[in-house]
Amino acid sequence: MSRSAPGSELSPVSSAAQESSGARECLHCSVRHLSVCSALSCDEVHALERITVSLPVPMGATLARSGEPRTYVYTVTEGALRLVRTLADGRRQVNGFVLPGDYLGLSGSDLHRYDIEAIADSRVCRVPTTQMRDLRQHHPHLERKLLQRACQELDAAQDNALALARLQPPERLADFLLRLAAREATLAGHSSNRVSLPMGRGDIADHLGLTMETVSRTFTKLRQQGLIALPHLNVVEILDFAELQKLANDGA
Amino acid sequence: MSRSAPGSELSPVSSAAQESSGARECLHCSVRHLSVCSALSCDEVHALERITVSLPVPMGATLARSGEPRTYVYTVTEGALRLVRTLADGRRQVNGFVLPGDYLGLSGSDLHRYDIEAIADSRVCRVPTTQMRDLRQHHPHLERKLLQRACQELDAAQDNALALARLQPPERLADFLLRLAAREATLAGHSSNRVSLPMGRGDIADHLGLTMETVSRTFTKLRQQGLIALPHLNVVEILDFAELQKLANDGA
DNA sequence: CGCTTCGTTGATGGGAATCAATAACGGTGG
DNA sequence: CCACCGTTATTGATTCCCATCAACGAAGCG
Repeated sequence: MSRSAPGSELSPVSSAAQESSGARECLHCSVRHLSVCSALSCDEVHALERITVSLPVPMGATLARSGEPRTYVYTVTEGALRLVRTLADGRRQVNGFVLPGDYLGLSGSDLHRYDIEAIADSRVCRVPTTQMRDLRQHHPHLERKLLQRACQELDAAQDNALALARLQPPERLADFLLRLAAREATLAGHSSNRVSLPMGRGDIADHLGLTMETVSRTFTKLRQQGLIALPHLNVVEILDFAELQKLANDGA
Repeated sequence: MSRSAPGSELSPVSSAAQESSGARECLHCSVRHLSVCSALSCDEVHALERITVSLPVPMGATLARSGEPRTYVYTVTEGALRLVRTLADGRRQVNGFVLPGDYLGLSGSDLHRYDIEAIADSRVCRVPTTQMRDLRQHHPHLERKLLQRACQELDAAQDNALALARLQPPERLADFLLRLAAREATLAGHSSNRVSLPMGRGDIADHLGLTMETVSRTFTKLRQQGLIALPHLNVVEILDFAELQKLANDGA
Protein backbone atom coordinates (compact mmCIF):
# COMPACT_ATOMS: atom_id res chain seq x y z
CA MET A 1 0.00 0.00 0.00
CA SER A 2 2.90 2.32 -0.71
CA ARG A 3 2.56 5.74 -2.22
CA SER A 4 -1.20 5.67 -2.44
CA ALA A 5 -2.20 9.22 -3.16
CA PRO A 6 -5.23 10.77 -1.41
CA GLY A 7 -7.77 10.73 -4.24
CA SER A 8 -6.23 7.90 -6.13
CA GLU A 9 -9.09 7.01 -8.43
CA LEU A 10 -9.00 8.30 -11.96
CA SER A 11 -11.57 10.88 -12.92
CA PRO A 12 -13.85 9.92 -15.80
CA VAL A 13 -12.19 10.38 -19.12
CA SER A 14 -12.57 13.63 -20.95
CA SER A 15 -13.82 13.29 -24.49
CA ALA A 16 -11.57 13.02 -27.48
CA ALA A 17 -12.79 16.35 -28.72
CA GLN A 18 -11.74 18.10 -25.57
CA GLU A 19 -8.39 16.47 -25.76
CA SER A 20 -7.74 16.93 -29.43
CA SER A 21 -4.37 18.55 -28.95
CA GLY A 22 -3.44 15.75 -26.62
CA ALA A 23 -4.67 13.26 -29.15
CA ARG A 24 -2.34 14.66 -31.76
CA GLU A 25 0.55 14.43 -29.37
CA CYS A 26 -0.44 10.89 -28.61
CA LEU A 27 -0.70 10.00 -32.25
CA HIS A 28 2.77 11.28 -32.69
CA CYS A 29 3.80 9.02 -29.86
CA SER A 30 2.05 6.00 -31.29
CA VAL A 31 3.47 6.55 -34.71
CA ARG A 32 6.95 7.13 -33.48
CA HIS A 33 7.02 4.23 -31.10
CA LEU A 34 5.29 1.65 -33.17
CA SER A 35 6.93 2.90 -36.34
CA VAL A 36 3.88 2.47 -38.50
CA CYS A 37 3.94 5.99 -39.84
CA SER A 38 4.56 5.00 -43.40
CA ALA A 39 1.79 2.45 -43.30
CA LEU A 40 -0.90 4.99 -42.56
CA SER A 41 -2.77 7.01 -45.13
CA CYS A 42 -4.14 10.44 -44.34
CA ASP A 43 -7.62 9.05 -43.75
CA GLU A 44 -6.21 6.45 -41.46
CA VAL A 45 -4.38 9.06 -39.48
CA HIS A 46 -7.65 10.85 -38.94
CA ALA A 47 -9.31 7.61 -37.95
CA LEU A 48 -6.58 6.99 -35.43
CA GLU A 49 -6.94 10.48 -34.07
CA ARG A 50 -10.61 9.91 -33.49
CA ILE A 51 -10.15 6.78 -31.40
CA THR A 52 -7.10 7.93 -29.53
CA VAL A 53 -7.32 9.78 -26.25
CA SER A 54 -4.45 11.32 -24.35
CA LEU A 55 -5.09 10.86 -20.68
CA PRO A 56 -3.35 12.36 -17.68
CA VAL A 57 -2.66 9.94 -14.84
CA PRO A 58 -1.73 11.70 -11.62
CA MET A 59 0.84 10.16 -9.35
CA GLY A 60 -0.71 7.50 -7.17
CA ALA A 61 -3.63 6.94 -9.50
CA THR A 62 -4.55 3.47 -10.68
CA LEU A 63 -4.97 3.10 -14.43
CA ALA A 64 -6.26 -0.45 -14.23
CA ARG A 65 -6.79 -3.18 -11.69
CA SER A 66 -5.96 -6.84 -11.82
CA GLY A 67 -8.94 -8.88 -12.93
CA GLU A 68 -10.70 -6.06 -14.75
CA PRO A 69 -11.48 -6.56 -18.44
CA ARG A 70 -8.80 -5.17 -20.72
CA THR A 71 -10.83 -2.66 -22.68
CA TYR A 72 -7.94 -0.40 -23.66
CA VAL A 73 -4.33 -0.54 -24.66
CA TYR A 74 -1.97 2.28 -23.86
CA THR A 75 1.23 3.91 -24.85
CA VAL A 76 2.98 5.99 -22.25
CA THR A 77 4.16 9.48 -23.18
CA GLU A 78 5.13 10.94 -19.83
CA GLY A 79 5.91 9.88 -16.31
CA ALA A 80 6.30 6.36 -14.97
CA LEU A 81 4.00 3.56 -13.89
CA ARG A 82 4.41 0.25 -12.15
CA LEU A 83 2.82 -3.12 -12.83
CA VAL A 84 1.91 -4.70 -9.52
CA ARG A 85 0.70 -8.14 -8.53
CA THR A 86 -0.34 -8.79 -4.98
CA LEU A 87 -0.90 -12.15 -3.35
CA ALA A 88 -3.70 -12.80 -0.88
CA ASP A 89 -1.34 -12.51 2.09
CA GLY A 90 0.08 -9.19 0.92
CA ARG A 91 3.23 -10.37 -0.77
CA ARG A 92 3.81 -8.04 -3.64
CA GLN A 93 5.66 -8.19 -6.90
CA VAL A 94 6.36 -5.31 -9.20
CA ASN A 95 6.32 -6.95 -12.57
CA GLY A 96 7.93 -4.02 -14.26
CA PHE A 97 8.14 -0.30 -14.68
CA VAL A 98 6.55 1.43 -17.62
CA LEU A 99 8.30 4.47 -19.02
CA PRO A 100 7.60 6.85 -21.89
CA GLY A 101 7.65 4.99 -25.18
CA ASP A 102 6.43 1.75 -23.66
CA TYR A 103 3.37 -0.04 -24.95
CA LEU A 104 0.88 -1.52 -22.51
CA GLY A 105 -1.31 -4.18 -24.03
CA LEU A 106 0.72 -7.25 -24.90
CA SER A 107 -1.13 -9.97 -23.09
CA GLY A 108 -2.93 -13.12 -24.03
CA SER A 109 -5.55 -12.56 -21.38
CA ASP A 110 -8.84 -10.71 -21.68
CA LEU A 111 -8.38 -9.49 -18.14
CA HIS A 112 -5.71 -7.33 -16.63
CA ARG A 113 -3.10 -9.48 -14.98
CA TYR A 114 -1.78 -6.76 -12.69
CA ASP A 115 -2.58 -3.34 -11.33
CA ILE A 116 -1.21 -0.41 -13.29
CA GLU A 117 -0.30 2.43 -10.96
CA ALA A 118 1.33 5.76 -11.66
CA ILE A 119 4.45 6.37 -9.57
CA ALA A 120 4.77 9.87 -11.02
CA ASP A 121 2.42 12.28 -12.74
CA SER A 122 2.03 10.59 -16.07
CA ARG A 123 0.28 10.77 -19.38
CA VAL A 124 -0.83 7.87 -21.51
CA CYS A 125 -2.46 7.39 -24.91
CA ARG A 126 -5.49 5.20 -24.80
CA VAL A 127 -6.97 3.11 -27.60
CA PRO A 128 -9.89 0.70 -27.22
CA THR A 129 -8.77 -2.89 -27.71
CA THR A 130 -11.54 -3.43 -30.25
CA GLN A 131 -10.27 -0.58 -32.39
CA MET A 132 -6.74 -1.78 -31.94
CA ARG A 133 -7.80 -5.14 -33.29
CA ASP A 134 -9.21 -3.47 -36.41
CA LEU A 135 -6.12 -1.35 -36.82
CA ARG A 136 -3.92 -4.42 -36.65
CA GLN A 137 -5.96 -6.22 -39.26
CA HIS A 138 -5.66 -3.34 -41.69
CA HIS A 139 -1.97 -2.73 -41.11
CA PRO A 140 0.30 -5.75 -41.20
CA HIS A 141 3.20 -3.45 -40.40
CA LEU A 142 1.64 -2.73 -37.06
CA GLU A 143 1.22 -6.40 -36.30
CA ARG A 144 4.80 -7.06 -37.23
CA LYS A 145 6.00 -4.27 -34.95
CA LEU A 146 3.91 -5.57 -32.10
CA LEU A 147 5.32 -9.05 -32.57
CA GLN A 148 8.81 -7.59 -32.56
CA ARG A 149 8.06 -5.77 -29.36
CA ALA A 150 6.53 -8.83 -27.75
CA CYS A 151 9.67 -10.80 -28.58
CA GLN A 152 11.86 -8.13 -27.06
CA GLU A 153 9.77 -8.08 -23.93
CA LEU A 154 9.97 -11.84 -23.81
CA ASP A 155 13.76 -11.64 -23.92
CA ALA A 156 13.70 -9.04 -21.16
CA ALA A 157 11.37 -11.15 -19.05
CA GLN A 158 13.74 -14.08 -19.37
CA ASP A 159 16.69 -11.94 -18.34
CA ASN A 160 14.66 -10.85 -15.37
CA ALA A 161 13.84 -14.43 -14.47
CA LEU A 162 17.53 -15.32 -14.55
CA ALA A 163 18.26 -12.44 -12.21
CA LEU A 164 15.50 -13.46 -9.81
CA ALA A 165 16.49 -17.11 -9.87
CA ARG A 166 20.24 -16.96 -9.66
CA LEU A 167 21.72 -13.53 -8.98
CA GLN A 168 22.60 -12.32 -5.52
CA PRO A 169 21.27 -9.01 -4.23
CA PRO A 170 24.21 -6.84 -5.35
CA GLU A 171 24.17 -8.47 -8.76
CA ARG A 172 20.44 -7.99 -9.10
CA LEU A 173 20.64 -4.35 -8.19
CA ALA A 174 23.54 -3.77 -10.55
CA ASP A 175 21.62 -5.47 -13.32
CA PHE A 176 18.57 -3.37 -12.56
CA LEU A 177 20.49 -0.10 -12.56
CA LEU A 178 22.23 -0.91 -15.81
CA ARG A 179 18.97 -1.77 -17.50
CA LEU A 180 17.41 1.46 -16.29
CA ALA A 181 20.42 3.34 -17.57
CA ALA A 182 20.17 1.66 -20.95
CA ARG A 183 16.50 2.49 -21.25
CA GLU A 184 17.10 6.07 -20.30
CA ALA A 185 19.92 6.32 -22.80
CA THR A 186 17.79 5.11 -25.70
CA LEU A 187 14.99 7.42 -24.60
CA ALA A 188 17.13 10.50 -24.32
CA GLY A 189 19.23 9.55 -27.32
CA HIS A 190 22.40 10.09 -25.39
CA SER A 191 24.06 8.19 -22.60
CA SER A 192 24.51 9.63 -19.15
CA ASN A 193 25.97 8.40 -15.90
CA ARG A 194 22.95 9.75 -14.08
CA VAL A 195 19.99 7.44 -13.71
CA SER A 196 16.78 8.64 -12.14
CA LEU A 197 14.76 6.27 -10.00
CA PRO A 198 11.12 7.34 -10.17
CA MET A 199 10.19 4.38 -7.97
CA GLY A 200 10.73 4.03 -4.25
CA ARG A 201 12.95 1.50 -2.50
CA GLY A 202 10.00 -0.70 -1.74
CA ASP A 203 9.11 -0.89 -5.41
CA ILE A 204 12.66 -1.81 -6.31
CA ALA A 205 12.59 -4.49 -3.63
CA ASP A 206 9.33 -5.92 -4.89
CA HIS A 207 10.70 -5.88 -8.41
CA LEU A 208 13.91 -7.69 -7.47
CA GLY A 209 12.35 -10.16 -5.05
CA LEU A 210 14.05 -8.64 -2.01
CA THR A 211 13.02 -6.58 0.99
CA MET A 212 13.37 -2.86 1.19
CA GLU A 213 16.02 -3.26 3.88
CA THR A 214 18.16 -5.47 1.69
CA VAL A 215 17.85 -3.07 -1.22
CA SER A 216 18.91 -0.23 1.02
CA ARG A 217 21.88 -2.15 2.40
CA THR A 218 22.88 -3.15 -1.11
CA PHE A 219 22.80 0.45 -2.29
CA THR A 220 25.08 1.30 0.61
CA LYS A 221 27.42 -1.52 -0.27
CA LEU A 222 27.69 -0.48 -3.92
CA ARG A 223 28.30 3.08 -2.76
CA GLN A 224 31.03 2.00 -0.36
CA GLN A 225 32.67 0.00 -3.13
CA GLY A 226 32.77 3.14 -5.23
CA LEU A 227 30.62 1.71 -8.00
CA ILE A 228 27.83 4.25 -7.63
CA ALA A 229 26.96 7.48 -5.89
CA LEU A 230 23.59 8.68 -4.66
CA PRO A 231 23.42 12.45 -5.19
CA HIS A 232 19.73 12.33 -4.30
CA LEU A 233 17.50 9.56 -3.05
CA ASN A 234 16.10 9.12 -6.52
CA VAL A 235 19.20 9.65 -8.57
CA VAL A 236 22.02 7.19 -9.03
CA GLU A 237 25.32 8.15 -10.52
CA ILE A 238 27.21 5.29 -12.06
CA LEU A 239 30.86 5.73 -11.20
CA ASP A 240 32.36 2.47 -12.44
CA PHE A 241 30.37 1.26 -15.39
CA ALA A 242 32.65 -1.63 -16.25
CA GLU A 243 32.80 -3.01 -12.74
CA LEU A 244 29.05 -2.70 -12.35
CA GLN A 245 28.62 -4.66 -15.56
CA LYS A 246 30.99 -7.33 -14.37
CA LEU A 247 28.97 -7.58 -11.17
CA ALA A 248 25.77 -7.96 -13.16
CA ASN A 249 27.35 -10.83 -15.08
CA ASP A 250 27.27 -8.79 -18.27
CA GLY A 251 23.56 -9.40 -18.51
CA ALA A 252 24.23 -12.85 -19.93
CA MET B 1 26.77 -30.35 -16.82
CA SER B 2 23.98 -32.72 -16.02
CA ARG B 3 22.78 -35.46 -18.32
CA SER B 4 25.33 -34.80 -21.03
CA ALA B 5 25.11 -37.82 -23.26
CA PRO B 6 28.27 -39.44 -24.60
CA GLY B 7 28.18 -38.22 -28.20
CA SER B 8 26.10 -35.18 -27.57
CA GLU B 9 26.69 -33.32 -30.81
CA LEU B 10 24.04 -33.48 -33.46
CA SER B 11 24.87 -35.32 -36.62
CA PRO B 12 24.67 -33.24 -39.81
CA VAL B 13 21.13 -32.81 -40.97
CA SER B 14 19.74 -35.28 -43.41
CA SER B 15 18.29 -33.73 -46.54
CA ALA B 16 14.64 -32.82 -46.89
CA ALA B 17 14.25 -35.47 -49.57
CA GLN B 18 15.40 -38.21 -47.26
CA GLU B 19 13.04 -36.98 -44.58
CA SER B 20 10.01 -36.39 -46.75
CA SER B 21 7.67 -38.47 -44.62
CA GLY B 22 8.96 -36.67 -41.59
CA ALA B 23 8.44 -33.38 -43.35
CA ARG B 24 4.80 -34.18 -43.93
CA GLU B 25 4.35 -35.08 -40.30
CA CYS B 26 6.05 -31.86 -39.39
CA LEU B 27 3.85 -29.85 -41.69
CA HIS B 28 0.90 -31.37 -40.01
CA CYS B 29 2.37 -30.24 -36.74
CA SER B 30 3.05 -26.74 -37.93
CA VAL B 31 -0.38 -26.37 -39.34
CA ARG B 32 -2.07 -27.74 -36.32
CA HIS B 33 -0.11 -25.76 -33.83
CA LEU B 34 0.08 -22.47 -35.59
CA SER B 35 -3.44 -22.84 -36.94
CA VAL B 36 -2.65 -21.39 -40.33
CA CYS B 37 -4.14 -24.29 -42.21
CA SER B 38 -6.90 -22.31 -43.81
CA ALA B 39 -4.50 -19.61 -44.87
CA LEU B 40 -2.41 -21.88 -47.05
CA SER B 41 -3.11 -22.74 -50.64
CA CYS B 42 -2.04 -26.03 -52.14
CA ASP B 43 1.03 -24.45 -53.70
CA GLU B 44 1.94 -22.91 -50.41
CA VAL B 45 1.66 -26.21 -48.66
CA HIS B 46 4.15 -27.63 -51.13
CA ALA B 47 6.43 -24.67 -50.60
CA LEU B 48 6.28 -25.24 -46.88
CA GLU B 49 7.04 -28.90 -47.32
CA ARG B 50 10.13 -28.05 -49.31
CA ILE B 51 11.64 -25.84 -46.62
CA THR B 52 10.59 -27.92 -43.64
CA VAL B 53 12.76 -30.65 -42.20
CA SER B 54 11.83 -33.05 -39.47
CA LEU B 55 14.86 -33.68 -37.35
CA PRO B 56 15.50 -36.26 -34.64
CA VAL B 57 17.25 -34.94 -31.57
CA PRO B 58 18.58 -37.73 -29.37
CA MET B 59 18.51 -37.30 -25.62
CA GLY B 60 21.45 -35.29 -24.42
CA ALA B 61 22.00 -33.66 -27.78
CA THR B 62 22.31 -29.93 -28.11
CA LEU B 63 20.08 -28.35 -30.73
CA ALA B 64 21.59 -24.89 -30.38
CA ARG B 65 24.06 -23.06 -28.22
CA SER B 66 23.84 -19.69 -26.58
CA GLY B 67 25.48 -17.02 -28.74
CA GLU B 68 25.13 -18.87 -32.02
CA PRO B 69 23.23 -17.16 -34.82
CA ARG B 70 19.57 -18.11 -34.92
CA THR B 71 19.34 -19.60 -38.38
CA TYR B 72 16.32 -21.80 -37.74
CA VAL B 73 13.06 -21.83 -35.87
CA TYR B 74 11.56 -25.04 -34.61
CA THR B 75 8.37 -26.67 -33.56
CA VAL B 76 8.63 -29.67 -31.31
CA THR B 77 6.70 -32.81 -32.20
CA GLU B 78 8.12 -35.37 -29.79
CA GLY B 79 10.11 -35.55 -26.60
CA ALA B 80 11.22 -32.72 -24.37
CA LEU B 81 13.97 -30.11 -24.36
CA ARG B 82 15.29 -27.60 -21.89
CA LEU B 83 16.41 -24.02 -22.39
CA VAL B 84 19.53 -23.43 -20.35
CA ARG B 85 21.50 -20.35 -19.46
CA THR B 86 24.78 -20.70 -17.63
CA LEU B 87 26.73 -17.98 -15.90
CA ALA B 88 30.49 -17.77 -16.00
CA ASP B 89 30.82 -19.28 -12.52
CA GLY B 90 28.59 -22.22 -13.36
CA ARG B 91 25.32 -21.00 -11.92
CA ARG B 92 22.64 -22.39 -14.14
CA GLN B 93 19.10 -21.45 -14.97
CA VAL B 94 16.64 -23.53 -16.90
CA ASN B 95 14.56 -20.93 -18.62
CA GLY B 96 11.87 -23.38 -19.53
CA PHE B 97 10.97 -26.78 -20.84
CA VAL B 98 9.85 -27.28 -24.40
CA LEU B 99 7.26 -29.94 -25.06
CA PRO B 100 5.46 -31.19 -28.16
CA GLY B 101 3.42 -28.42 -29.71
CA ASP B 102 5.74 -25.68 -28.54
CA TYR B 103 7.29 -23.20 -30.94
CA LEU B 104 10.92 -22.25 -30.58
CA GLY B 105 11.79 -18.98 -32.26
CA LEU B 106 10.15 -16.10 -30.47
CA SER B 107 13.08 -13.85 -29.70
CA GLY B 108 14.11 -10.35 -30.57
CA SER B 109 17.73 -11.38 -30.81
CA ASP B 110 19.65 -12.59 -33.85
CA LEU B 111 21.60 -14.90 -31.58
CA HIS B 112 20.44 -17.75 -29.43
CA ARG B 113 19.99 -16.57 -25.89
CA TYR B 114 20.26 -20.04 -24.33
CA ASP B 115 21.32 -23.57 -25.04
CA ILE B 116 18.63 -25.89 -26.30
CA GLU B 117 19.21 -29.41 -25.05
CA ALA B 118 17.13 -32.54 -25.42
CA ILE B 119 16.26 -34.17 -22.11
CA ALA B 120 14.59 -37.04 -23.92
CA ASP B 121 14.77 -38.46 -27.42
CA SER B 122 12.97 -35.79 -29.36
CA ARG B 123 11.92 -34.70 -32.78
CA VAL B 124 11.62 -31.16 -34.05
CA CYS B 125 10.52 -29.46 -37.24
CA ARG B 126 13.06 -27.03 -38.56
CA VAL B 127 12.45 -24.01 -40.77
CA PRO B 128 15.12 -21.48 -41.76
CA THR B 129 14.45 -18.08 -40.20
CA THR B 130 14.75 -16.43 -43.60
CA GLN B 131 12.00 -18.61 -45.01
CA MET B 132 9.95 -18.07 -41.92
CA ARG B 133 10.21 -14.35 -42.50
CA ASP B 134 8.87 -14.77 -46.03
CA LEU B 135 6.09 -17.03 -44.85
CA ARG B 136 5.03 -14.48 -42.27
CA GLN B 137 4.94 -11.71 -44.80
CA HIS B 138 2.67 -13.72 -47.10
CA HIS B 139 0.36 -14.93 -44.37
CA PRO B 140 -0.94 -12.38 -41.93
CA HIS B 141 -2.76 -15.17 -40.12
CA LEU B 142 0.56 -16.68 -39.23
CA GLU B 143 1.87 -13.42 -37.88
CA ARG B 144 -1.25 -12.96 -35.82
CA LYS B 145 -0.92 -16.46 -34.38
CA LEU B 146 2.70 -15.84 -33.53
CA LEU B 147 1.83 -12.60 -31.78
CA GLN B 148 -0.84 -14.42 -29.84
CA ARG B 149 1.64 -17.05 -28.82
CA ALA B 150 4.22 -14.46 -27.86
CA CYS B 151 1.68 -12.75 -25.64
CA GLN B 152 0.80 -16.02 -23.95
CA GLU B 153 4.45 -16.78 -23.36
CA LEU B 154 4.86 -13.31 -21.97
CA ASP B 155 2.06 -13.95 -19.50
CA ALA B 156 3.66 -17.24 -18.53
CA ALA B 157 7.05 -15.61 -18.10
CA GLN B 158 5.50 -13.07 -15.76
CA ASP B 159 3.83 -15.78 -13.72
CA ASN B 160 7.17 -17.47 -13.51
CA ALA B 161 8.83 -14.28 -12.37
CA LEU B 162 6.26 -13.89 -9.61
CA ALA B 163 6.99 -17.42 -8.45
CA LEU B 164 10.74 -16.84 -8.46
CA ALA B 165 10.45 -13.53 -6.70
CA ARG B 166 7.89 -14.22 -4.02
CA LEU B 167 6.87 -17.85 -3.63
CA GLN B 168 8.45 -20.19 -1.12
CA PRO B 169 9.87 -23.55 -2.22
CA PRO B 170 6.71 -25.62 -1.62
CA GLU B 171 4.61 -22.99 -3.36
CA ARG B 172 6.98 -22.87 -6.30
CA LEU B 173 7.02 -26.60 -6.71
CA ALA B 174 3.23 -26.79 -6.45
CA ASP B 175 2.93 -24.07 -9.07
CA PHE B 176 5.36 -25.90 -11.30
CA LEU B 177 3.57 -29.23 -11.02
CA LEU B 178 0.20 -27.67 -11.69
CA ARG B 179 1.49 -25.91 -14.77
CA LEU B 180 3.00 -29.12 -16.06
CA ALA B 181 -0.28 -30.90 -15.42
CA ALA B 182 -2.20 -28.22 -17.28
CA ARG B 183 0.12 -28.44 -20.27
CA GLU B 184 -0.12 -32.17 -20.35
CA ALA B 185 -3.89 -31.98 -20.13
CA THR B 186 -4.19 -29.66 -23.12
CA LEU B 187 -1.73 -31.82 -25.04
CA ALA B 188 -3.49 -35.09 -24.36
CA GLY B 189 -6.91 -33.53 -24.60
CA HIS B 190 -7.92 -35.05 -21.29
CA SER B 191 -6.95 -34.35 -17.73
CA SER B 192 -5.08 -36.85 -15.62
CA ASN B 193 -3.73 -36.90 -12.11
CA ARG B 194 -0.50 -38.36 -13.41
CA VAL B 195 2.17 -35.90 -14.47
CA SER B 196 5.39 -37.09 -16.03
CA LEU B 197 8.62 -35.29 -15.26
CA PRO B 198 10.95 -35.76 -18.21
CA MET B 199 13.50 -33.54 -16.49
CA GLY B 200 15.74 -34.44 -13.56
CA ARG B 201 15.66 -32.92 -10.10
CA GLY B 202 18.57 -30.67 -10.94
CA ASP B 203 16.72 -29.23 -13.89
CA ILE B 204 13.67 -28.55 -11.76
CA ALA B 205 15.90 -26.86 -9.22
CA ASP B 206 17.56 -24.69 -11.83
CA HIS B 207 14.16 -23.81 -13.20
CA LEU B 208 12.75 -22.81 -9.82
CA GLY B 209 15.84 -21.04 -8.54
CA LEU B 210 16.50 -23.64 -5.85
CA THR B 211 19.02 -26.39 -5.22
CA MET B 212 18.44 -30.01 -6.02
CA GLU B 213 18.44 -30.82 -2.32
CA THR B 214 15.69 -28.33 -1.59
CA VAL B 215 13.62 -29.64 -4.47
CA SER B 216 14.03 -33.17 -3.16
CA ARG B 217 13.10 -32.18 0.38
CA THR B 218 10.12 -30.26 -0.91
CA PHE B 219 8.90 -33.27 -2.87
CA THR B 220 9.13 -35.28 0.31
CA LYS B 221 7.23 -32.64 2.24
CA LEU B 222 4.40 -32.52 -0.29
CA ARG B 223 4.30 -36.30 -0.23
CA GLN B 224 4.13 -36.41 3.56
CA GLN B 225 1.32 -33.87 3.49
CA GLY B 226 -0.59 -36.15 1.20
CA LEU B 227 -0.77 -33.67 -1.65
CA ILE B 228 1.15 -35.81 -4.12
CA ALA B 229 2.54 -39.29 -4.58
CA LEU B 230 5.65 -40.37 -6.44
CA PRO B 231 4.92 -43.73 -8.09
CA HIS B 232 8.17 -43.42 -10.00
CA LEU B 233 11.02 -40.94 -9.85
CA ASN B 234 9.68 -39.25 -12.95
CA VAL B 235 5.97 -39.50 -12.33
CA VAL B 236 3.97 -37.39 -9.94
CA GLU B 237 0.46 -38.26 -8.95
CA ILE B 238 -1.58 -35.34 -7.77
CA LEU B 239 -3.67 -36.49 -4.83
CA ASP B 240 -5.17 -33.23 -3.59
CA PHE B 241 -5.61 -30.91 -6.50
CA ALA B 242 -7.46 -28.21 -4.59
CA GLU B 243 -4.97 -28.03 -1.75
CA LEU B 244 -2.07 -27.94 -4.17
CA GLN B 245 -3.71 -25.06 -5.96
CA LYS B 246 -4.26 -23.22 -2.72
CA LEU B 247 -0.59 -23.72 -1.92
CA ALA B 248 0.40 -22.32 -5.32
CA ASN B 249 -1.68 -19.24 -4.61
CA ASP B 250 -4.06 -20.13 -7.42
CA GLY B 251 -1.48 -19.01 -9.92
CA ALA B 252 -2.47 -15.43 -9.32
C1' DC C 1 27.19 -58.02 -9.78
C1' DG C 2 29.86 -53.86 -9.43
C1' DC C 3 29.93 -49.47 -11.45
C1' DT C 4 28.23 -44.92 -12.26
C1' DT C 5 24.79 -41.56 -11.94
C1' DC C 6 21.04 -39.58 -9.65
C1' DG C 7 18.21 -38.80 -5.72
C1' DT C 8 17.41 -38.61 -0.78
C1' DT C 9 18.56 -37.50 3.85
C1' DG C 10 21.46 -35.40 7.54
C1' DA C 11 24.46 -31.64 9.84
C1' DT C 12 26.15 -27.13 9.56
C1' DG C 13 26.82 -22.24 8.42
C1' DG C 14 25.75 -17.98 6.00
C1' DG C 15 22.81 -14.60 4.42
C1' DA C 16 18.60 -12.45 3.80
C1' DA C 17 14.11 -11.69 6.21
C1' DT C 18 12.27 -9.95 10.15
C1' DC C 19 11.80 -6.98 14.03
C1' DA C 20 13.08 -2.61 15.90
C1' DA C 21 15.02 1.93 16.27
C1' DT C 22 16.95 5.93 14.21
C1' DA C 23 17.68 9.21 10.54
C1' DA C 24 16.61 11.76 6.34
C1' DC C 25 13.45 13.65 3.31
C1' DG C 26 9.30 16.41 1.67
C1' DG C 27 5.56 18.93 2.36
C1' DT C 28 2.79 22.24 5.21
C1' DG C 29 1.87 26.16 7.84
C1' DG C 30 3.33 29.46 10.93
C1' DC D 1 12.95 30.79 6.51
C1' DC D 2 12.30 27.45 9.81
C1' DA D 3 9.87 24.30 12.91
C1' DC D 4 6.79 20.50 12.61
C1' DC D 5 4.93 16.24 11.01
C1' DG D 6 4.21 12.03 8.27
C1' DT D 7 6.44 9.24 5.19
C1' DT D 8 10.39 6.88 3.51
C1' DA D 9 15.01 5.30 3.91
C1' DT D 10 18.86 3.67 6.58
C1' DT D 11 21.07 1.12 10.11
C1' DG D 12 21.26 -2.39 13.83
C1' DA D 13 20.10 -7.04 16.29
C1' DT D 14 18.15 -11.36 15.91
C1' DT D 15 16.00 -15.40 13.73
C1' DC D 16 15.03 -18.57 10.41
C1' DC D 17 15.45 -20.83 6.14
C1' DC D 18 17.91 -22.38 2.35
C1' DA D 19 22.52 -23.44 0.42
C1' DT D 20 26.31 -25.94 1.27
C1' DC D 21 28.96 -29.89 2.53
C1' DA D 22 28.80 -34.72 3.28
C1' DA D 23 27.15 -39.35 3.54
C1' DC D 24 23.95 -42.69 2.28
C1' DG D 25 20.56 -45.11 -0.71
C1' DA D 26 18.41 -46.28 -5.11
C1' DA D 27 18.14 -47.02 -9.93
C1' DG D 28 19.91 -47.95 -14.63
C1' DC D 29 23.49 -50.44 -17.30
C1' DG D 30 27.27 -52.92 -18.89
